[in-house]
Amino acid sequence: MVSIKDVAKTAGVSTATVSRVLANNAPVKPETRVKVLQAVSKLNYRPNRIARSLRAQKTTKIGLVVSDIRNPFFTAIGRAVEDAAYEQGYSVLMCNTDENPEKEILYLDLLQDENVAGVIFSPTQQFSATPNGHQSQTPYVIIDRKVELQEADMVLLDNIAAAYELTKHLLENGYTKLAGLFGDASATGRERSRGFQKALKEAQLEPIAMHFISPRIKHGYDTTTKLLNENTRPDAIFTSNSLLTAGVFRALRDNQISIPNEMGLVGFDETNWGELVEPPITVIAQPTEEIGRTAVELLFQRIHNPSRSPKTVILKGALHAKGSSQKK
Amino acid sequence: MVSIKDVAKTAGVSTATVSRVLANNAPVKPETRVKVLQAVSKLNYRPNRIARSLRAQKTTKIGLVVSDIRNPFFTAIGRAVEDAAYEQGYSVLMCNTDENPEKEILYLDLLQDENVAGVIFSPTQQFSATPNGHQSQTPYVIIDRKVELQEADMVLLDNIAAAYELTKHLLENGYTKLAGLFGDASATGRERSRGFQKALKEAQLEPIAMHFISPRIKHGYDTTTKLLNENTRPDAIFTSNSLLTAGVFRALRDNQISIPNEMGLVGFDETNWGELVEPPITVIAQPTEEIGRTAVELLFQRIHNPSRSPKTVILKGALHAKGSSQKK
DNA sequence: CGCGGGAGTGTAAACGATTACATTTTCTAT
DNA sequence: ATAGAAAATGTAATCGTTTACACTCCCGCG
Repeated sequence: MVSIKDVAKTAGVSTATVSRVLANNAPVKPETRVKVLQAVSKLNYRPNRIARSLRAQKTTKIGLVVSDIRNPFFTAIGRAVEDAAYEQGYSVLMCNTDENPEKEILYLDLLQDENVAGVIFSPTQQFSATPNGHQSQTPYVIIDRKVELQEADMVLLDNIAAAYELTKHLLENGYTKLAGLFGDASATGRERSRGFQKALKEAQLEPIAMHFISPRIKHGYDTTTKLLNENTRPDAIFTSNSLLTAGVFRALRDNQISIPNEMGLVGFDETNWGELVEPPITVIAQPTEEIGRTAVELLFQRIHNPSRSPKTVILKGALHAKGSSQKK
Repeated sequence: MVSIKDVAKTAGVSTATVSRVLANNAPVKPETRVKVLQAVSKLNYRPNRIARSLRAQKTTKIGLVVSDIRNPFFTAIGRAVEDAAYEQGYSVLMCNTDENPEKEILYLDLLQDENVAGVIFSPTQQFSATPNGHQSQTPYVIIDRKVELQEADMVLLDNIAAAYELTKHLLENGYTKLAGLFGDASATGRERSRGFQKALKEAQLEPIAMHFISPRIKHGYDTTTKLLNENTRPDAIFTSNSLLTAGVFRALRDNQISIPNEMGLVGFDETNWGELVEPPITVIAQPTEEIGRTAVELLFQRIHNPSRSPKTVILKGALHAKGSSQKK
């Protein structure tokens, strides 16, 4: 491997001068600079980032820890984060926790050990601020899921308002017997259930059913099947998560329940399939691009000023009203 | 930051001994080991991976470079790679090229500078083996897309056979006027077009149309719209990529062409929507789990034995025949 | 002519770990 | 008891950078 020493030797200067040419814009005589650059290209020298990181005690990488990379919401966030980071010369280390607190700790530790400049992540239910007890001074920004315990920068959706709007949309379209399916893996589901209840209360209605379940297609499917077999069948189903929406949709189809007339259906997050199915699904779309970019911005602010007081940014979702919630 | 020196001081031993306890299983007196471990946990010491990497001249990270993280095929691969790497104690650095050769070079350089143990990637069309002219001695494994120029480990699908099987399936179901839409971003589309043609030739048929286009939903949509307005309309459309499939599906729906009776439709890759739409889509599913795991295996083999001769593993796709290609 | 000072460069000490080699301690066999 | 081997530990070099500090020029000014 060709190192800075080789370049120095070839150029006939000291390693310090080579470094001065390459890293910082310290004063170097133009002709020396040329000699160095020639040596660099002759030897195809590339600085070793590991050594640089060790010396500088910091890196230009940020970590992104999400619960499921296959969830389109998180891949969209991933893209946004990557683009924003790339513009600042940072690269992104993407990790997958699978909603598994053990993996979460492992990856957070790993990232810290890698000396990342900061971390963006969506914590699992059981996340505690100080994993392993070692006080992480790595800056981090929490996205998507509120964490009560502590002060930290966060980028969240106004879940209560969004769920309220979505529920109201159902009520305005003549649905009155609502069932709600909420994810139990994070605070998000709980918050959305509150918006759901609030809208119902205002309309002086009671929910037909509310279920907090694991956010997987299978659970959405099974719960829907159960709902259909109960005495008082709902006339619309509210879901708090796109995987649940998919499960519900499939269950309704398999049971030949027609949407939207026999049963309304609404959910969260744009997916690539929501508009392809018949009828297309009404959802609250989250501004993923904005979430990702904002998270990166907050992170850089904290990196540059670690003592600045924590900021929470709350974004609004957008209602996309489609066929699944509007009777014909 | 607490370093190995602090631990050594607290435990009353030298740094070498601490390292011996922690890193390699060199002989250390049991009581010394205990003293060291106590100091470690008392100080919450965690070894600095950067320093370790610098000294060892290697890392336990592998790079994964894909063209679009939002493509479900690649996220599935990502999961598989991550799981397999995790089992070996390696972590995965995931990068996104956006089919952009510049970003590709940038990330490959970055990964090399980061001293990754190896790289798994799907090259863009214009990929050349020696980016920047600097001879990369980093081991790498190519997935999904054949590269002619050079010898390297690869994990590929038998695209010709798969496309052949898929086309034959259409023919057996009574479709005779086939149009093919192929991605133009890699060799994959070309190969699949060959299997498509081969099956047609054997049946002594000519394709109605063949288009090589950018693999985006929009292009699938537009091309389909054009196809529908031509004199000889196909009775089935073959797509080589799931994004194109989505575009075609949407165009057919918007033009109220009924699937499968008026028009058959087949494609590649399992998606989360392919089974939710009506009718569900017939596809060749790629064994993503296996592709990812195999790539990791090949990579580790090469890491441990860099001079071993390159191996190409060719996997088979599986036909999932559904409603979109079987007339009622 | 001498001297202050800035520009340009070199020397060497970090950063935090691993490990070859040197040294000390412990054990075993006579 | 003691030599000699084996086991345990310490010392210091090393990985490839950056940068504080020291040094050498050279210029301009009094």
